[in-house]
Amino acid sequence: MMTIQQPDGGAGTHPGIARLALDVYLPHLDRFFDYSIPDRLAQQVQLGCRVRARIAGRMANGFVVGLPARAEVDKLSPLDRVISPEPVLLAQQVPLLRAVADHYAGTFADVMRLAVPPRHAATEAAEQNPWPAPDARDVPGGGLTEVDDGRRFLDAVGQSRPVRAHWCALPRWRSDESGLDDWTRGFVQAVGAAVGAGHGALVIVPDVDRVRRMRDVLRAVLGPGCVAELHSELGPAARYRNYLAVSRGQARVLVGTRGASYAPVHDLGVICLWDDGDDLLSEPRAPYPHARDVAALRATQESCALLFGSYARTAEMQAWVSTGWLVPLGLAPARTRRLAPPVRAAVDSDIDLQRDPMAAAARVPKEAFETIRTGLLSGPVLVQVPRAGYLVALSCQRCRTPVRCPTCGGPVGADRLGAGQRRLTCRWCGRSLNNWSCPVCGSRELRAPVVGSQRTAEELGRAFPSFRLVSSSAQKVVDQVGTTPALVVATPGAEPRPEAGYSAAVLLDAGLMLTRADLRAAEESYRRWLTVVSLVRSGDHGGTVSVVGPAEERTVQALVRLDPAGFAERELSDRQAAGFPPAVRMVAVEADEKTLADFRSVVEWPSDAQELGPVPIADSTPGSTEQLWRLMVRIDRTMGGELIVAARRALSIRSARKRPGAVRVRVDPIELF
DNA sequence: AGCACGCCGACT
DNA sequence: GTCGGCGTGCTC
Repeated sequence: MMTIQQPDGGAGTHPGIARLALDVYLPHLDRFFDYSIPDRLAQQVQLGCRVRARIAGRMANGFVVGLPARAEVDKLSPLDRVISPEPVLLAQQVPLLRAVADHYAGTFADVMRLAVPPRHAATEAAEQNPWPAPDARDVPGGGLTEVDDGRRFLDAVGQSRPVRAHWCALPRWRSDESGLDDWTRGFVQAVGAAVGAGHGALVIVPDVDRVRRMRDVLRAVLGPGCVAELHSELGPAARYRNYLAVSRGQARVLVGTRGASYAPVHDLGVICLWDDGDDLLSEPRAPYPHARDVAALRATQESCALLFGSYARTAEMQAWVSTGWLVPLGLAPARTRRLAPPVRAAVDSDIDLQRDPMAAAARVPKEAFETIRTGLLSGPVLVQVPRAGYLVALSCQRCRTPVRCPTCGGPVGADRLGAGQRRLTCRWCGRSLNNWSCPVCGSRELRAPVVGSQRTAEELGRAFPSFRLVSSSAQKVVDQVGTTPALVVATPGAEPRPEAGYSAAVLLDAGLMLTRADLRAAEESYRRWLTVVSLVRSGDHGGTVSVVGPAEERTVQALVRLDPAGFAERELSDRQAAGFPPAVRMVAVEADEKTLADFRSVVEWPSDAQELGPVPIADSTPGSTEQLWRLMVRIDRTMGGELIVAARRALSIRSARKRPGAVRVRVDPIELF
């Protein structure tokens, strides 16, 4: 190796160099910058510490990501100050933040802001509480030990092997005194295996409620006080305190919401992520990363085990399973059916024909009515009704097939032209559809969207006047119900947790849920339904579930069969055929009309990319007056990287040229409509 | 030739 | 937002 003579500074000391990641959100300045370290700061500068420096004509905060021997350029500006010597952006996080930024066509600074919580000086100065080391003594049974290959997976985690799996958890209420969900058992088993091998562990869940539940289970098993939590409801001090416990290597087990995916748990043995289909795991701030992808990137980079778990399986998980990147864990449907509550389909078109006047008055098929009546004899009964007021997709009147654009396969909406006239246009490419006819059954009639489940709930309450009626929805969520019989009506996601499981559940208006205006409507409905099933006692403890809707529909069928893997396979192959994510990589570009035109004049998409639109869209950000337009671009998944690089390059060029107007780029947007 | 000014691009 | 490099064009 060649030795390069460094110019000697005369006194024999060289000014140190600090390589910084700065809070600069301009895409064309998305890289590290070197600064000289003035003598007065030399003692404080640490790798990973928070600093301030002048860049691009203003001061910016940032972190030290390197202390190189030589700078990339000759003339260096000096660091302005060291905000704190505490290392908070650790070396292991740097490639992760870079990879996430690159995957989402975003900047390092954008992701850095999501990863490191704001500093809380008093907390940093305070004496650190002792964090006992975790001790996996009494790991509960059930969970992963009950499914095929589950034990092998746990053994591999215990041997520090970077195994990866998707686990379909058993959807039923576990009727033992512990009250633990099956999935929390499986997760604590995986964490226990990693901890037993001397590693740290990270558990990501969609919301704070589940953070607390998972935290309590982990503490009960691994010892009190050894588990840290990270989520937005903590407040600045607790949030920073817990982050420091992790970054200082004190807390070895962390459970948190999506932001915790980046937390610098030392020597990770396993990452567990629950319910990737929950849209709370998708970050609403730029560059809109999904915790599922962050976890996947991180597990690869840090060579740790990865466990995804959910009741239903998303098409994204299925795509990874189908390539062998993830091992599928679970039970064959026949075995699941023996352990879970039985699910039966009741057809809602029979309502008007039925004899039972009470059932008819409540607008519920007789079988579902009987499910409720019988269930109320032994405990609370859950009735899930679709949320009122969501957009309904246009579908065929006869066979309910959703209307899709014949050119690009995108979703179709109806624009009112006045005088009762309406025009069908594609929401992606903007083309008008003339003389639509259903490609499946040939019908020319469109289904008129109907809503009105809330009324059904009220009528149900009147049909069972002697029972307590509990109503839970997004406006007023009821957390828990007891063991006494009660009729519990809830919208998806607002189901109260039963103390000892529901004795029965009824899923109303399945057809309505399936026609929601989103290409993921079937997958999302299936996920919501299995969540309800998971709250119901198993068949041998008297639990039953009725789904009211089109019994022949394949999502309803997959529910009756309790076959999430089979459903996911079908869903993925449908998306492959239709050209939807995850079979393709999709990029949505949103801006006002002029800005979007400017972006398009700059961007050079790969030749295989297909541009759809632009089309005007309803503005989701309140307060803005400008009409937003959206361009969709898609490409085969294998060329997804080139698509993202092209978008990213265009953003850089626009920011370097100081072009006015904001452009929002989303890679694989979570809502597809 | 030498300097002032202004534009444009880079920003350590 | 600010700085500096470079080209233009004016002046000595």
